Amino acid sequence: MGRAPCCEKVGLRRGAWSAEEDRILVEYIQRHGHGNWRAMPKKAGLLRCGKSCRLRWTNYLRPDIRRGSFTTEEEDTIISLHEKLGNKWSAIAASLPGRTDNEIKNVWHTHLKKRMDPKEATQASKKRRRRKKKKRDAKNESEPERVNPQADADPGNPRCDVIEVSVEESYSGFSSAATTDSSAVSGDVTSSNMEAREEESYDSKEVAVIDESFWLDEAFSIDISTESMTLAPLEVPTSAAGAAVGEESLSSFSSTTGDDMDFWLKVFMEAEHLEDLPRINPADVQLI
DNA sequence: AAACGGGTCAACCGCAGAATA
DNA sequence: CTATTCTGCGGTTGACCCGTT
Repeated sequence: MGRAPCCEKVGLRRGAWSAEEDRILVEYIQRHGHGNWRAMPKKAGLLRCGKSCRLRWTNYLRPDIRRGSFTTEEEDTIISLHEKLGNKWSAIAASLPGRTDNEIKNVWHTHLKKRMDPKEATQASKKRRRRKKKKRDAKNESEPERVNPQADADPGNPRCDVIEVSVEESYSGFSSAATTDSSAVSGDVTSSNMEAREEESYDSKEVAVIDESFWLDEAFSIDISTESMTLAPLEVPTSAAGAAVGEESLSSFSSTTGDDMDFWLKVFMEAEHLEDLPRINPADVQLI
């Protein structure tokens, strides 16, 4: 029978997502839901395969994603669940609202595994390092003139910069908030996405950095158990021309249906209403 | 200052199973 | 029942950052 490829590779973009792509994806899902992932990118006008879109959404753009480092409690939960479930990352993630399986997997491999079995973790790390080095050496041999391909390729690589995103390009807080860590801006530069990177038009003068607390419960929370979302007061540093945003709760609602899709549709419908609320003036936001 | 090693995380790949025609 | 498509999952990789040598 043979399995159809997830997407025809020709003409589709791969690699890191641009802010514009994120915006398109979020906007589309907000309006229509994702529906059929495979068909969605075409409808949304994205040159991505559905799989890539789904991954980007579930691991990064979903509004209930909790960014920031894991708490000790979360780490303990992961450890104990891992003992019971093994590498069932999605099952573990189900017990940690706001955390994705990918994130948990990463944390396990980078922190927790070491804590559990330092010896094995070190060996695995060394093994991987050797592979990496081998590959790098092979590459250097083939193109010895390019000592620093990244720098040559894209001096404006956002990943090299500090967490910056144009407020104009941010989407209802999602995109800008999603850049709470430097890598989050999707700055990976691969040959396949170089061209697209050049098309991005970040306005480096008007940047807003959303504090990590944005994602913490007190600032923005979605309670999966009650299916309710709340945007609580969000403080932006006011030291220099700063502005406090959202003195009162911006929005709060709850859903009574148990259907996930309905819930998220409501989330997005509600998010649309936020468009009408006072927005952060880029000039008033200070780099932190 | 450059090279190197380790850490980190987003994204990709391929498979399995569910869903559908 | 079979073939095909879609989705979700877990493993792996690529590329950047940062501290150390």
